[in-house]
Amino acid sequence: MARASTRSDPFNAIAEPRRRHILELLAADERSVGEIADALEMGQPSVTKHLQVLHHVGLVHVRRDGRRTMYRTNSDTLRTIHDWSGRFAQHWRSQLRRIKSHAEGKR
Amino acid sequence: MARASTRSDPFNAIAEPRRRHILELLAADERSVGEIADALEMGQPSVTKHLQVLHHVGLVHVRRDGRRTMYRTNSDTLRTIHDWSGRFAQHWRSQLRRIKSHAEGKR
DNA sequence: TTGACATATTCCCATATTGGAATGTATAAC
DNA sequence: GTTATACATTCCAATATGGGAATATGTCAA
Repeated sequence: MARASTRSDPFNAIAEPRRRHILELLAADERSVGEIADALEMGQPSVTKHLQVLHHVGLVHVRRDGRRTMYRTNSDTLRTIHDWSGRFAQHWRSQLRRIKSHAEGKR
Repeated sequence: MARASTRSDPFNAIAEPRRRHILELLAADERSVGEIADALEMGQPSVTKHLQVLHHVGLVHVRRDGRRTMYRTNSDTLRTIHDWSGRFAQHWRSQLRRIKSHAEGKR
């Protein structure tokens, strides 16, 4: 058996380095498929496919603009990952006590 | 071409749900391979392989204890993931505020 | 309508991944 | 030494994955 589908799990979706790069790029600004392909030097079909994976798991927002499709990172879904990894933070606290401010809102 | 190796990238290592379960279990206490297999109802070879992946990327500590091998989560490496996902946190605060004011307005 | 442009989809290939069975190996118990 | 225990390793099958080429679809412009 293979791993849980990349299209249903945000953790799996960000396992691919290029998808993380896309998210990083889209965190700054909304961009079209072509702009992403240019910026990251990837083929267009490849970019489209990665964006679909990201969209399936809710990591990006999509918007149609004429014949272009604009994408933008949805940081809310990234919170799932941030929260999960934060559960192991017990030993960090001595170094970063101020992370507490995040924890307040979390639980 | 396929994805970057699961053995060199923490993001890829936690993409597998069972590996996350192992990390969650090992966050509480140090455990042997057999204990993990029992607790998560997995086969022993499978557990061993997952633990090796986790060890390669530094997500667990290992210790030999007689004929047993004890594993424990290394939360420091999880920080890589926590930090990365935290870079997208810009909008969480405003979102929280919105939810909060919305809840207040209801009363 | 025709043509150009932007993106999506399909098909194919090489590779990676996981789990299980069988087997190997190291350590402890007798 | 012999045996049992606890893991690790190897081999295998089924499936998932990403990229590129070719093609299809959709949208704007003239």
